Amino acid sequence: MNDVQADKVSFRDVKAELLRRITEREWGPGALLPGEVELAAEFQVARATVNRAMRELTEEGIVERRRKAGTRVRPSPLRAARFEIPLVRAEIEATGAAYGYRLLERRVVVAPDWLAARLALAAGVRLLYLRCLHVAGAAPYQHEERWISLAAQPAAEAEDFAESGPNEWLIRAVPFSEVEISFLATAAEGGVAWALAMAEGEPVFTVERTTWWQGQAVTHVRLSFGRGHRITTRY
Amino acid sequence: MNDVQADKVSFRDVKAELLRRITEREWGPGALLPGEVELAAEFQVARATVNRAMRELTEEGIVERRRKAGTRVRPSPLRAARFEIPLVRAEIEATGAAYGYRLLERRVVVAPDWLAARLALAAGVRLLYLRCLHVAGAAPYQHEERWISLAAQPAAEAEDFAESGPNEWLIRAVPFSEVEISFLATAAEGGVAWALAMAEGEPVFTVERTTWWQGQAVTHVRLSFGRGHRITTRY
DNA sequence: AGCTGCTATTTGTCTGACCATATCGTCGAA
DNA sequence: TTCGACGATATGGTCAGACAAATAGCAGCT
Repeated sequence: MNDVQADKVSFRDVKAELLRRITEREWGPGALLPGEVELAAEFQVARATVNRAMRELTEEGIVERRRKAGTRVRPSPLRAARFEIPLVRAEIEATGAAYGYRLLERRVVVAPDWLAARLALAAGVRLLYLRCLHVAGAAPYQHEERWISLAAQPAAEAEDFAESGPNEWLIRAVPFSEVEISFLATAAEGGVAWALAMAEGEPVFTVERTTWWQGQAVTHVRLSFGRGHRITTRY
Repeated sequence: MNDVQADKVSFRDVKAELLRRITEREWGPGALLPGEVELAAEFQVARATVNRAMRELTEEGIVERRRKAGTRVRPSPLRAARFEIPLVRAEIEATGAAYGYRLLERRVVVAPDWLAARLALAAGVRLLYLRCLHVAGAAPYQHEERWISLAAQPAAEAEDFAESGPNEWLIRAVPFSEVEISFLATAAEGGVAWALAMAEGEPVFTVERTTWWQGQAVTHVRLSFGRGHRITTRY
Protein backbone atom coordinates (compact mmCIF):
# COMPACT_ATOMS: atom_id res chain seq x y z
CA MET A 1 0.00 0.00 0.00
CA ASN A 2 1.20 3.42 -0.81
CA ASP A 3 -1.04 6.26 0.34
CA VAL A 4 -0.49 5.19 3.91
CA GLN A 5 -0.71 8.78 5.11
CA ALA A 6 -3.16 9.49 2.30
CA ASP A 7 -4.79 12.86 2.86
CA LYS A 8 -8.30 13.19 1.59
CA VAL A 9 -8.25 13.81 -2.14
CA SER A 10 -10.17 16.93 -3.14
CA PHE A 11 -11.25 18.37 -6.45
CA ARG A 12 -8.32 20.75 -6.08
CA ASP A 13 -5.88 17.85 -6.03
CA VAL A 14 -7.53 16.31 -9.05
CA LYS A 15 -7.48 19.63 -10.88
CA ALA A 16 -3.83 20.23 -10.04
CA GLU A 17 -2.86 16.79 -11.22
CA LEU A 18 -4.76 17.14 -14.47
CA LEU A 19 -3.20 20.54 -15.01
CA ARG A 20 0.23 19.05 -14.35
CA ARG A 21 -0.29 16.37 -16.94
CA ILE A 22 -1.40 18.97 -19.43
CA THR A 23 1.36 21.50 -18.84
CA GLU A 24 3.99 18.78 -18.83
CA ARG A 25 2.67 17.58 -22.17
CA GLU A 26 1.67 14.18 -20.89
CA TRP A 27 -1.52 15.17 -22.62
CA GLY A 28 -0.44 17.54 -25.39
CA PRO A 29 -2.54 20.16 -27.19
CA GLY A 30 -5.58 18.55 -28.78
CA ALA A 31 -5.25 15.31 -26.83
CA LEU A 32 -8.31 13.49 -25.58
CA LEU A 33 -8.50 13.05 -21.81
CA PRO A 34 -9.93 9.95 -20.16
CA GLY A 35 -13.61 10.11 -19.30
CA GLU A 36 -14.91 11.22 -15.93
CA VAL A 37 -15.73 7.72 -14.70
CA GLU A 38 -12.29 6.47 -15.60
CA LEU A 39 -10.55 9.35 -13.82
CA ALA A 40 -12.87 8.97 -10.84
CA ALA A 41 -11.77 5.36 -10.56
CA GLU A 42 -8.10 6.32 -10.92
CA PHE A 43 -8.22 9.00 -8.24
CA GLN A 44 -10.61 7.05 -6.03
CA VAL A 45 -13.13 9.86 -5.86
CA ALA A 46 -16.73 10.37 -6.89
CA ARG A 47 -17.44 11.36 -10.45
CA ALA A 48 -18.84 14.69 -9.24
CA THR A 49 -15.42 15.54 -7.87
CA VAL A 50 -13.70 14.89 -11.18
CA ASN A 51 -16.49 16.82 -12.84
CA ARG A 52 -15.84 19.89 -10.75
CA ALA A 53 -12.11 19.77 -11.44
CA MET A 54 -12.69 19.49 -15.18
CA ARG A 55 -15.40 22.12 -15.20
CA GLU A 56 -13.03 24.64 -13.66
CA LEU A 57 -10.38 23.78 -16.23
CA THR A 58 -13.00 24.45 -18.88
CA GLU A 59 -13.86 27.83 -17.40
CA GLU A 60 -10.19 28.76 -17.43
CA GLY A 61 -9.92 27.89 -21.09
CA ILE A 62 -7.51 24.99 -20.57
CA VAL A 63 -9.72 22.23 -21.96
CA GLU A 64 -12.78 21.93 -24.15
CA ARG A 65 -15.63 19.57 -23.36
CA ARG A 66 -18.42 18.20 -25.46
CA ARG A 67 -20.95 15.58 -24.56
CA LYS A 68 -20.23 12.24 -26.00
CA ALA A 69 -17.09 13.62 -27.66
CA GLY A 70 -15.23 13.86 -24.37
CA THR A 71 -12.71 16.33 -23.01
CA ARG A 72 -9.77 17.65 -25.01
CA VAL A 73 -6.83 19.91 -24.27
CA ARG A 74 -7.39 23.15 -26.16
CA PRO A 75 -5.17 23.13 -29.26
CA SER A 76 -4.35 26.82 -28.96
CA PRO A 77 -4.74 28.08 -25.44
CA LEU A 78 -7.49 30.64 -25.72
CA ARG A 79 -6.61 31.62 -22.22
CA ALA A 80 -9.06 33.89 -20.52
CA ALA A 81 -7.51 36.56 -18.33
CA ARG A 82 -9.49 38.02 -15.47
CA PHE A 83 -9.02 41.62 -14.54
CA GLU A 84 -10.56 42.97 -11.40
CA ILE A 85 -11.95 46.43 -11.77
CA PRO A 86 -12.25 48.15 -8.41
CA LEU A 87 -13.57 51.59 -7.56
CA VAL A 88 -11.02 54.35 -8.09
CA ARG A 89 -11.18 55.30 -4.44
CA ALA A 90 -10.36 51.76 -3.34
CA GLU A 91 -7.67 51.47 -6.00
CA ILE A 92 -5.93 54.63 -4.78
CA GLU A 93 -6.29 53.89 -1.10
CA ALA A 94 -4.85 50.43 -1.69
CA THR A 95 -1.58 52.11 -2.74
CA GLY A 96 -1.48 53.96 0.58
CA ALA A 97 -2.08 57.36 -0.98
CA ALA A 98 -4.86 59.68 0.13
CA TYR A 99 -7.82 59.81 -2.20
CA GLY A 100 -8.88 63.19 -3.50
CA TYR A 101 -11.72 64.23 -5.78
CA ARG A 102 -12.43 67.35 -7.82
CA LEU A 103 -15.35 68.19 -10.04
CA LEU A 104 -14.14 69.96 -13.16
CA GLU A 105 -17.30 70.46 -15.16
CA ARG A 106 -21.01 69.78 -14.93
CA ARG A 107 -23.51 70.53 -17.69
CA VAL A 108 -26.72 69.26 -19.16
CA VAL A 109 -26.25 68.54 -22.85
CA VAL A 110 -28.11 66.95 -25.71
CA ALA A 111 -26.55 63.70 -26.79
CA PRO A 112 -23.90 64.16 -29.47
CA ASP A 113 -24.48 61.92 -32.48
CA TRP A 114 -21.63 59.46 -31.85
CA LEU A 115 -22.87 58.89 -28.33
CA ALA A 116 -26.53 58.62 -29.28
CA ALA A 117 -25.55 55.97 -31.80
CA ARG A 118 -23.44 54.05 -29.34
CA LEU A 119 -26.07 54.08 -26.60
CA ALA A 120 -29.00 53.59 -28.98
CA LEU A 121 -30.61 56.79 -27.70
CA ALA A 122 -33.27 58.82 -29.45
CA ALA A 123 -31.93 62.00 -31.02
CA GLY A 124 -31.94 65.05 -28.76
CA VAL A 125 -32.09 63.17 -25.47
CA ARG A 126 -30.85 65.17 -22.50
CA LEU A 127 -27.75 63.92 -20.71
CA LEU A 128 -25.86 65.08 -17.68
CA TYR A 129 -22.26 65.62 -18.71
CA LEU A 130 -19.56 65.52 -16.03
CA ARG A 131 -15.81 65.82 -15.96
CA CYS A 132 -13.91 65.10 -12.78
CA LEU A 133 -10.51 64.20 -11.50
CA HIS A 134 -9.45 61.54 -9.04
CA VAL A 135 -6.25 62.37 -7.20
CA ALA A 136 -3.77 60.09 -5.44
CA GLY A 137 -1.95 62.10 -2.78
CA ALA A 138 -0.81 65.14 -4.75
CA ALA A 139 -0.69 63.51 -8.18
CA PRO A 140 -3.59 63.37 -10.61
CA TYR A 141 -4.55 59.76 -11.08
CA GLN A 142 -7.59 59.46 -13.30
CA HIS A 143 -9.66 61.78 -15.42
CA GLU A 144 -13.32 60.81 -15.67
CA GLU A 145 -15.63 62.01 -18.41
CA ARG A 146 -19.17 60.79 -17.98
CA TRP A 147 -22.59 61.02 -19.57
CA ILE A 148 -25.66 60.04 -17.56
CA SER A 149 -28.98 59.56 -19.28
CA LEU A 150 -31.52 61.82 -17.58
CA ALA A 151 -34.27 59.81 -19.22
CA ALA A 152 -33.05 56.66 -17.49
CA GLN A 153 -31.93 58.39 -14.32
CA PRO A 154 -33.71 61.69 -13.69
CA ALA A 155 -32.56 61.82 -10.07
CA ALA A 156 -29.03 62.52 -11.29
CA GLU A 157 -30.00 66.07 -12.22
CA ALA A 158 -30.54 66.93 -8.56
CA GLU A 159 -27.08 65.77 -7.54
CA ASP A 160 -24.23 68.27 -7.72
CA PHE A 161 -21.37 65.75 -7.49
CA ALA A 162 -19.21 68.41 -5.86
CA GLU A 163 -17.95 66.25 -3.03
CA SER A 164 -17.89 62.71 -4.33
CA GLY A 165 -17.77 61.11 -7.75
CA PRO A 166 -20.72 60.10 -9.87
CA ASN A 167 -19.54 56.51 -9.86
CA GLU A 168 -20.06 56.15 -6.14
CA TRP A 169 -23.49 57.73 -6.41
CA LEU A 170 -24.49 55.52 -9.32
CA ILE A 171 -23.44 52.37 -7.52
CA ARG A 172 -25.67 53.25 -4.60
CA ALA A 173 -28.56 54.58 -6.62
CA VAL A 174 -28.74 52.69 -9.89
CA PRO A 175 -28.92 49.01 -10.66
CA PHE A 176 -27.49 47.71 -13.91
CA SER A 177 -28.02 44.61 -15.89
CA GLU A 178 -25.46 44.79 -18.64
CA VAL A 179 -22.02 46.31 -18.96
CA GLU A 180 -19.57 46.72 -21.81
CA ILE A 181 -15.96 47.53 -21.04
CA SER A 182 -13.21 48.44 -23.49
CA PHE A 183 -9.54 49.10 -23.03
CA LEU A 184 -7.73 51.28 -25.51
CA ALA A 185 -4.94 53.80 -25.97
CA THR A 186 -5.75 57.42 -26.75
CA ALA A 187 -3.86 60.68 -27.08
CA ALA A 188 -4.08 63.17 -24.23
CA GLU A 189 -5.72 66.32 -25.47
CA GLY A 190 -7.24 69.53 -24.14
CA GLY A 191 -8.84 69.18 -20.75
CA VAL A 192 -7.64 65.65 -20.24
CA ALA A 193 -3.99 66.53 -20.83
CA TRP A 194 -4.31 69.57 -18.58
CA ALA A 195 -6.01 67.71 -15.75
CA LEU A 196 -3.49 64.87 -15.79
CA ALA A 197 -0.54 67.26 -16.15
CA MET A 198 0.50 65.61 -19.39
CA ALA A 199 1.76 66.95 -22.65
CA GLU A 200 -0.68 67.30 -25.54
CA GLY A 201 -0.68 64.04 -27.52
CA GLU A 202 0.91 61.85 -24.86
CA PRO A 203 -0.43 58.28 -24.85
CA VAL A 204 -3.10 57.64 -22.26
CA PHE A 205 -4.43 54.30 -21.07
CA THR A 206 -8.18 54.59 -21.38
CA VAL A 207 -11.14 52.57 -20.22
CA GLU A 208 -14.61 53.03 -21.67
CA ARG A 209 -17.58 51.56 -19.93
CA THR A 210 -21.22 51.60 -20.90
CA THR A 211 -23.95 50.43 -18.57
CA TRP A 212 -27.52 49.40 -19.33
CA TRP A 213 -30.48 48.66 -17.16
CA GLN A 214 -33.20 46.55 -18.71
CA GLY A 215 -32.19 47.43 -22.23
CA GLN A 216 -31.95 51.16 -21.61
CA ALA A 217 -28.59 52.91 -21.55
CA VAL A 218 -27.86 54.45 -18.16
CA THR A 219 -24.38 55.86 -18.40
CA HIS A 220 -21.27 55.97 -20.53
CA VAL A 221 -17.90 56.82 -19.05
CA ARG A 222 -14.43 57.38 -20.37
CA LEU A 223 -11.64 56.98 -17.83
CA SER A 224 -8.18 58.29 -18.66
CA PHE A 225 -5.30 57.25 -16.46
CA GLY A 226 -2.16 59.17 -15.66
CA ARG A 227 1.24 58.58 -17.24
CA GLY A 228 2.52 55.02 -17.23
CA HIS A 229 -0.60 53.40 -15.86
CA ARG A 230 -1.05 49.72 -16.56
CA ILE A 231 -3.31 46.99 -15.41
CA THR A 232 -1.90 43.59 -14.69
CA THR A 233 -3.05 40.10 -13.96
CA ARG A 234 -1.27 36.83 -13.22
CA TYR A 235 -2.29 33.24 -13.44
CA MET B 1 -51.09 26.30 -6.72
CA ASN B 2 -48.98 28.25 -9.11
CA ASP B 3 -46.15 26.28 -10.71
CA VAL B 4 -48.68 23.98 -12.33
CA GLN B 5 -46.47 23.59 -15.37
CA ALA B 6 -43.43 23.90 -13.12
CA ASP B 7 -40.32 23.06 -15.08
CA LYS B 8 -37.50 21.55 -13.15
CA VAL B 9 -35.71 24.24 -11.21
CA SER B 10 -32.00 24.35 -11.93
CA PHE B 11 -29.10 26.17 -10.35
CA ARG B 12 -29.34 28.56 -13.28
CA ASP B 13 -32.88 29.51 -12.30
CA VAL B 14 -31.84 29.99 -8.71
CA LYS B 15 -28.86 32.06 -9.76
CA ALA B 16 -30.96 34.21 -12.07
CA GLU B 17 -33.54 34.82 -9.37
CA LEU B 18 -30.91 35.74 -6.78
CA LEU B 19 -29.28 38.06 -9.31
CA ARG B 20 -32.63 39.65 -10.03
CA ARG B 21 -33.24 40.34 -6.37
CA ILE B 22 -29.80 41.87 -6.10
CA THR B 23 -29.92 44.04 -9.21
CA GLU B 24 -33.42 45.19 -8.39
CA ARG B 25 -32.21 46.20 -4.95
CA GLU B 26 -34.50 43.81 -3.13
CA TRP B 27 -31.21 43.00 -1.45
CA GLY B 28 -29.15 46.18 -1.67
CA PRO B 29 -25.37 46.56 -1.46
CA GLY B 30 -24.07 45.08 1.77
CA ALA B 31 -27.28 43.21 2.56
CA LEU B 32 -27.20 39.78 4.12
CA LEU B 33 -28.78 37.03 2.05
CA PRO B 34 -30.68 34.13 3.58
CA GLY B 35 -28.65 31.01 4.30
CA GLU B 36 -28.35 28.13 1.88
CA VAL B 37 -30.76 25.87 3.74
CA GLU B 38 -33.39 28.56 3.85
CA LEU B 39 -33.10 29.30 0.14
CA ALA B 40 -33.08 25.61 -0.66
CA ALA B 41 -36.39 25.30 1.18
CA GLU B 42 -37.81 28.35 -0.58
CA PHE B 43 -36.88 27.15 -4.07
CA GLN B 44 -37.61 23.51 -3.28
CA VAL B 45 -34.18 22.35 -4.36
CA ALA B 46 -31.25 20.64 -2.70
CA ARG B 47 -28.76 22.73 -0.82
CA ALA B 48 -26.08 21.72 -3.33
CA THR B 49 -28.07 23.48 -6.04
CA VAL B 50 -28.29 26.73 -4.10
CA ASN B 51 -24.64 26.36 -3.26
CA ARG B 52 -23.64 26.18 -6.89
CA ALA B 53 -25.74 29.22 -7.78
CA MET B 54 -24.19 31.24 -4.96
CA ARG B 55 -20.70 30.01 -5.68
CA GLU B 56 -20.95 31.28 -9.24
CA LEU B 57 -22.18 34.64 -8.00
CA THR B 58 -19.15 34.74 -5.75
CA GLU B 59 -16.79 33.99 -8.63
CA GLU B 60 -18.36 36.81 -10.60
CA GLY B 61 -17.76 39.23 -7.78
CA ILE B 62 -21.46 39.84 -7.07
CA VAL B 63 -21.55 38.53 -3.51
CA GLU B 64 -19.10 37.76 -0.73
CA ARG B 65 -19.37 34.64 1.37
CA ARG B 66 -17.83 33.74 4.70
CA ARG B 67 -18.47 30.73 6.87
CA LYS B 68 -20.70 31.45 9.76
CA ALA B 69 -21.00 35.08 8.66
CA GLY B 70 -23.19 34.20 5.69
CA THR B 71 -23.49 35.68 2.21
CA ARG B 72 -23.59 39.41 1.54
CA VAL B 73 -24.05 41.52 -1.56
CA ARG B 74 -20.72 43.19 -2.29
CA PRO B 75 -20.92 46.80 -1.12
CA SER B 76 -18.88 48.07 -4.07
CA PRO B 77 -19.10 45.77 -7.02
CA LEU B 78 -15.52 44.66 -7.53
CA ARG B 79 -16.64 43.22 -10.80
CA ALA B 80 -14.18 40.97 -12.51
CA ALA B 81 -14.03 41.33 -16.27
CA ARG B 82 -12.86 38.41 -18.37
CA PHE B 83 -10.94 39.04 -21.54
CA GLU B 84 -10.22 36.24 -23.91
CA ILE B 85 -6.80 36.41 -25.45
CA PRO B 86 -6.64 34.45 -28.67
CA LEU B 87 -3.75 33.86 -31.01
CA VAL B 88 -3.14 36.74 -33.42
CA ARG B 89 -3.72 34.48 -36.37
CA ALA B 90 -7.12 33.42 -35.08
CA GLU B 91 -7.95 37.00 -34.11
CA ILE B 92 -7.24 38.25 -37.63
CA GLU B 93 -8.91 35.38 -39.44
CA ALA B 94 -12.00 35.89 -37.30
CA THR B 95 -12.42 39.33 -38.92
CA GLY B 96 -12.39 37.70 -42.35
CA ALA B 97 -9.04 39.19 -43.35
CA ALA B 98 -6.15 37.11 -44.58
CA TYR B 99 -3.40 36.58 -42.03
CA GLY B 100 0.11 37.57 -43.01
CA TYR B 101 3.39 37.33 -41.15
CA ARG B 102 6.78 38.97 -41.61
CA LEU B 103 9.97 38.56 -39.63
CA LEU B 104 11.65 41.93 -39.19
CA GLU B 105 14.64 41.14 -37.04
CA ARG B 106 16.30 38.17 -35.38
CA ARG B 107 19.35 38.43 -33.16
CA VAL B 108 20.96 36.78 -30.18
CA VAL B 109 21.52 39.36 -27.45
CA VAL B 110 22.58 39.51 -23.85
CA ALA B 111 19.75 40.48 -21.57
CA PRO B 112 19.46 44.24 -21.09
CA ASP B 113 19.36 45.24 -17.45
CA TRP B 114 15.68 46.19 -17.30
CA LEU B 115 14.70 42.85 -18.75
CA ALA B 116 17.08 40.81 -16.62
CA ALA B 117 15.55 42.49 -13.59
CA ARG B 118 12.03 41.87 -14.71
CA LEU B 119 12.62 38.22 -15.53
CA ALA B 120 14.93 37.56 -12.59
CA LEU B 121 17.69 36.42 -14.95
CA ALA B 122 21.37 36.21 -14.16
CA ALA B 123 23.39 39.03 -15.72
CA GLY B 124 24.72 38.30 -19.19
CA VAL B 125 22.22 35.55 -20.05
CA ARG B 126 21.78 34.99 -23.78
CA LEU B 127 18.39 35.69 -25.27
CA LEU B 128 16.93 35.31 -28.72
CA TYR B 129 15.51 38.69 -29.73
CA LEU B 130 12.83 38.82 -32.40
CA ARG B 131 10.74 41.49 -34.02
CA CYS B 132 7.92 40.58 -36.32
CA LEU B 133 4.76 41.91 -37.83
CA HIS B 134 1.32 40.36 -38.08
CA VAL B 135 -0.69 41.63 -41.02
CA ALA B 136 -4.45 41.64 -41.57
CA GLY B 137 -5.11 41.72 -45.32
CA ALA B 138 -2.91 44.59 -46.44
CA ALA B 139 -2.86 46.52 -43.16
CA PRO B 140 -0.30 46.03 -40.40
CA TYR B 141 -2.11 44.70 -37.37
CA GLN B 142 0.31 43.93 -34.59
CA HIS B 143 4.00 44.46 -33.97
CA GLU B 144 5.60 41.77 -31.82
CA GLU B 145 8.86 42.25 -29.97
CA ARG B 146 9.98 39.14 -28.16
CA TRP B 147 12.78 37.83 -26.02
CA ILE B 148 13.20 34.09 -25.55
CA SER B 149 15.52 32.75 -22.89
CA LEU B 150 18.01 30.43 -24.55
CA ALA B 151 18.86 29.04 -21.15
CA ALA B 152 15.26 27.94 -20.66
CA GLN B 153 14.62 27.10 -24.28
CA PRO B 154 17.81 26.28 -26.21
CA ALA B 155 15.85 24.73 -29.10
CA ALA B 156 14.66 28.22 -30.05
CA GLU B 157 18.10 29.08 -31.45
CA ALA B 158 17.66 26.49 -34.19
CA GLU B 159 14.39 27.98 -35.38
CA ASP B 160 14.51 30.76 -37.94
CA PHE B 161 10.91 31.99 -37.50
CA ALA B 162 10.89 33.14 -41.11
CA GLU B 163 7.55 31.61 -42.01
CA SER B 164 5.50 31.59 -38.84
CA GLY B 165 5.57 33.51 -35.59
CA PRO B 166 7.43 32.55 -32.45
CA ASN B 167 4.18 32.45 -30.54
CA GLU B 168 2.85 29.54 -32.55
CA TRP B 169 6.13 27.69 -32.14
CA LEU B 170 6.24 28.32 -28.41
CA ILE B 171 2.72 27.07 -27.90
CA ARG B 172 3.60 23.80 -29.57
CA ALA B 173 7.03 23.41 -28.07
CA VAL B 174 7.04 24.93 -24.62
CA PRO B 175 4.85 24.36 -21.61
CA PHE B 176 4.29 27.16 -19.15
CA SER B 177 3.14 27.31 -15.61
CA GLU B 178 2.74 30.98 -14.88
CA VAL B 179 1.84 34.00 -16.93
CA GLU B 180 1.69 37.72 -16.22
CA ILE B 181 -0.21 39.97 -18.59
CA SER B 182 -0.33 43.77 -18.58
CA PHE B 183 -2.26 46.23 -20.67
CA LEU B 184 -0.87 49.72 -21.13
CA ALA B 185 -0.61 52.65 -23.52
CA THR B 186 2.73 53.53 -25.07
CA ALA B 187 4.01 55.94 -27.69
CA ALA B 188 4.87 54.55 -31.13
CA GLU B 189 8.55 55.03 -31.79
CA GLY B 190 11.23 53.92 -34.21
CA GLY B 191 10.70 50.47 -35.64
CA VAL B 192 7.28 50.08 -34.08
CA ALA B 193 5.92 53.27 -35.61
CA TRP B 194 7.43 52.37 -38.97
CA ALA B 195 6.09 48.80 -38.98
CA LEU B 196 2.60 49.88 -38.02
CA ALA B 197 2.63 52.83 -40.43
CA MET B 198 2.01 55.25 -37.61
CA ALA B 199 3.43 58.64 -36.79
CA GLU B 200 6.20 58.90 -34.23
CA GLY B 201 4.63 59.34 -30.80
CA GLU B 202 1.15 58.16 -31.69
CA PRO B 203 -0.56 56.28 -28.86
CA VAL B 204 -0.38 52.50 -29.16
CA PHE B 205 -2.36 49.93 -27.25
CA THR B 206 0.21 47.55 -25.86
CA VAL B 207 0.13 44.16 -24.20
CA GLU B 208 3.09 42.78 -22.29
CA ARG B 209 3.21 39.14 -21.38
CA THR B 210 5.81 37.22 -19.42
CA THR B 211 5.77 33.46 -19.18
CA TRP B 212 7.50 31.18 -16.70
CA TRP B 213 7.96 27.47 -16.53
CA GLN B 214 8.70 26.02 -13.13
CA GLY B 215 10.02 29.28 -11.76
CA GLN B 216 12.26 30.00 -14.73
CA ALA B 217 11.44 32.79 -17.16
CA VAL B 218 10.83 31.46 -20.67
CA THR B 219 9.80 34.46 -22.71
CA HIS B 220 8.79 38.07 -22.54
CA VAL B 221 6.81 39.71 -25.30
CA ARG B 222 5.56 43.19 -26.09
CA LEU B 223 2.67 43.38 -28.50
CA SER B 224 1.83 46.73 -30.09
CA PHE B 225 -1.46 47.04 -31.93
CA GLY B 226 -2.30 49.24 -34.86
CA ARG B 227 -4.17 52.52 -34.68
CA GLY B 228 -7.47 52.48 -32.84
CA HIS B 229 -7.24 48.96 -31.53
CA ARG B 230 -9.31 48.14 -28.48
CA ILE B 231 -10.29 45.06 -26.59
CA THR B 232 -13.81 44.71 -25.35
CA THR B 233 -15.86 42.50 -23.10
CA ARG B 234 -19.51 42.42 -22.12
CA TYR B 235 -21.32 40.89 -19.23
C1' DA C 1 -11.75 45.83 30.50
C1' DG C 2 -9.55 42.47 28.11
C1' DC C 3 -8.44 37.90 27.12
C1' DT C 4 -9.47 32.88 26.24
C1' DG C 5 -11.81 29.05 24.97
C1' DC C 6 -16.19 26.97 23.64
C1' DT C 7 -20.12 26.23 20.67
C1' DA C 8 -23.55 26.88 17.37
C1' DT C 9 -23.99 28.22 12.85
C1' DT C 10 -22.79 28.74 8.15
C1' DT C 11 -20.44 27.63 4.15
C1' DG C 12 -17.28 24.10 1.78
C1' DT C 13 -16.79 19.72 -0.07
C1' DC C 14 -17.46 14.79 -0.96
C1' DT C 15 -20.26 10.72 -1.96
C1' DG C 16 -23.03 7.55 -4.73
C1' DA C 17 -27.06 7.20 -7.06
C1' DC C 18 -29.96 8.79 -10.53
C1' DC C 19 -31.90 11.02 -14.62
C1' DA C 20 -31.17 14.52 -18.62
C1' DT C 21 -29.12 15.89 -22.84
C1' DA C 22 -26.21 15.99 -26.68
C1' DT C 23 -24.10 13.54 -30.26
C1' DC C 24 -21.05 10.00 -32.55
C1' DG C 25 -21.64 5.65 -35.00
C1' DT C 26 -24.06 2.31 -36.92
C1' DC C 27 -27.48 0.01 -39.28
C1' DG C 28 -31.31 -0.30 -42.21
C1' DA C 29 -34.48 1.64 -45.61
C1' DA C 30 -35.20 4.34 -49.74
C1' DT D 1 -25.22 5.97 -52.09
C1' DT D 2 -27.62 8.76 -49.08
C1' DC D 3 -30.48 9.74 -45.53
C1' DG D 4 -32.75 9.07 -41.19
C1' DA D 5 -33.68 6.52 -36.97
C1' DC D 6 -31.79 4.85 -32.93
C1' DG D 7 -28.80 3.12 -29.45
C1' DA D 8 -24.51 3.70 -26.87
C1' DT D 9 -21.83 6.80 -24.44
C1' DA D 10 -19.80 10.98 -22.36
C1' DT D 11 -20.80 15.00 -20.11
C1' DG D 12 -24.41 18.00 -17.48
C1' DG D 13 -26.98 18.41 -13.60
C1' DT D 14 -29.86 17.14 -9.32
C1' DC D 15 -30.47 15.15 -4.90
C1' DA D 16 -30.08 13.76 0.04
C1' DG D 17 -26.98 12.86 3.39
C1' DA D 18 -22.73 13.33 5.70
C1' DC D 19 -18.70 15.40 7.56
C1' DA D 20 -15.07 19.27 7.57
C1' DA D 21 -13.57 23.87 8.41
C1' DA D 22 -14.05 28.52 9.67
C1' DT D 23 -15.66 31.82 12.74
C1' DA D 24 -19.10 35.17 15.13
C1' DG D 25 -20.57 35.61 19.33
C1' DC D 26 -21.00 34.30 23.90
C1' DA D 27 -19.60 32.84 28.55
C1' DG D 28 -16.41 32.76 31.90
C1' DC D 29 -12.03 33.86 33.65
C1' DT D 30 -8.28 37.04 35.07
